[in-house]
Amino acid sequence: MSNEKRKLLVTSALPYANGPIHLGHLVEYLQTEIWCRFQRLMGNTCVYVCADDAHGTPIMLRARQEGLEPQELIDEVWKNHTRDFSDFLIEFDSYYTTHSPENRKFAESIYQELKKNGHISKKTIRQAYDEEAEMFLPDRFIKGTCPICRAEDQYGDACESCGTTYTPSDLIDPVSVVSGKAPAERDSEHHFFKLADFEEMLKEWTRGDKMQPEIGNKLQEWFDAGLKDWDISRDAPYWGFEIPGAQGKFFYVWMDAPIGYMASYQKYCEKQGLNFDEAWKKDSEWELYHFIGKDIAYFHTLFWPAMLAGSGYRTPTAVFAHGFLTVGGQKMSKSRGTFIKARTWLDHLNPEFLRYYFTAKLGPGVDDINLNLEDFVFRVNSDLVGKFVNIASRCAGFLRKKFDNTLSNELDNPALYEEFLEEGKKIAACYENREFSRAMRTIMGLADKANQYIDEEKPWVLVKDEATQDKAHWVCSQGINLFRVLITYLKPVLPDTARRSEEFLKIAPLQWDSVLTPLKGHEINVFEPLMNRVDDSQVEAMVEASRENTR
RNA sequence: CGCGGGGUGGAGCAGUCUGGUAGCUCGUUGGGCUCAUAACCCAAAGGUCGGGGGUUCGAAUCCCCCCCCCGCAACCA
Repeated sequence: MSNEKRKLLVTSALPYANGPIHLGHLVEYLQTEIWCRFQRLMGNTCVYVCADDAHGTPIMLRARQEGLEPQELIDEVWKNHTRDFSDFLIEFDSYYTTHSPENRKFAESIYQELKKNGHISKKTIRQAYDEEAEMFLPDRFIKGTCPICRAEDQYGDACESCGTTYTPSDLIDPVSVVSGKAPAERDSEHHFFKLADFEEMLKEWTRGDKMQPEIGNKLQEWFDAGLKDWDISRDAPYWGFEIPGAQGKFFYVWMDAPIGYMASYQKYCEKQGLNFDEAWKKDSEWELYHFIGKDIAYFHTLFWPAMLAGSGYRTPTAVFAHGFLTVGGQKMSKSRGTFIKARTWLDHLNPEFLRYYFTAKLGPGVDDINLNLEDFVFRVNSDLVGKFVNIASRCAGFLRKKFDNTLSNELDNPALYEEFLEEGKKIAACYENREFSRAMRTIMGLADKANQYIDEEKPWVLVKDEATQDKAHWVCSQGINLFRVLITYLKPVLPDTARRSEEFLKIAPLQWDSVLTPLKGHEINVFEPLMNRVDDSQVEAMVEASRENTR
């Protein structure tokens, strides 16, 4: 890694503004923001932006159903989302909404730029129409019986039972989800983005280090099938931005959603007095990273870079996809109490414990990660309390009782300290490459070493004999210094514990390089427990609450 | 049906690219310590690496077939 300080703009995918944040969402926000915290700890400039994805048919219908204006619904959801994130110690530099004046401006200008450059076409298509609700119906808003396997209650685009794909008109007894009536069909003129104009650029782009190879492999399918025009318009009634010069036509939610990254950053720039173009112009020196779920890879790796390229902006440096969350090895389920909302977790359990648990399981790939609640309890208690905090806990008592809470002027074992620093280089590389689980394993290996060291030196014996008092002082001071190194390595994951550890140690906020110099002859505060163990009953209460509040 | 990813002791994972007697943590069992939040240290038991076939002196690792799980399939987002 070079000493040159980097400038990074990082995003997480926009959560949809029709429901609360749940544990599945948090995999992504935690992965992203821990990566950002690491970058800042290294001294890099790292701006983390996100927003609510506030447009589309489901939000329009949901608002209608609840007797609200869409604006009222998305305002309410925005408040809940930001509170949940904040309580999970997820700090955005900007958390905005796609229903903003900035986003309208960018969506319109990008559209017009694409149009000017000949990348927009118009075509009339035939589409399902609900005559009672007076609206066109997306495939997902039509249900019926699968024509192949006869499974009932299937969506209009594919059968979940047999996996067949078809169009809504193939369904047996199709009905509109909105009105319950059989849908009719109508013609409508739509605006399309000519994705194929960017085939060469995208083929080039999807190779190399822009994304994980497994995502690149998947994208090959799109090229093999031939890139088609992408329908970016929707007919009124639609909750979104009206297309300039096309009355009754609105931008499809997936057109303006990624543009929301730009709008959110624009908002940040206004607040901070920064120059937006510096990060977004073609050939910008800023690095731009998108963290996303594996389900939306093609939006971010095909449509989005093509839109950017076609309208004169820079393209992303890389797109990082992660897997999904399972609970107990299965998809989250409301009836099993495993559909866990962020708020429900916060009502019962420490957010840092989830931060640690996810981090301990996240790798650089797209594999799903599994939350096993039994494993969770053992894991956080053993790693965080038993191994890590224990190091400070077992040394602090001697320092307080015998040595005026002041660290010795010498380390007992400089070689061991040096070894911790050496491992830090590997840990930093793991964070950088999103090999979080490997980083945590390495850190806990060091915690084991620290405990073994204290066990071998036996300060509780040394302290009893006048002749070995100094040695006891050095050993305990060494222990506290090793603890200080470890909390530095854990700081991206456990920001609150890090803050309290800094108070305990009476030191300024730690940076990654702070630990190059050990603390010597330094007074510390009286040790207070930094974390409390989780109890099974808390987890049970949380699961029970999840069952109840989803009924 | 197609495409991509995955299946490793009871649990959670590493190892697979670059074949060479299966490794880590938790849990369990036995011992030790008593400074520490019943924390910590030492040791042991426990796996035919989803199934079958093949290549090889040798396969978790390479090839083929099958089963199961997750995702995608351009109008849910």
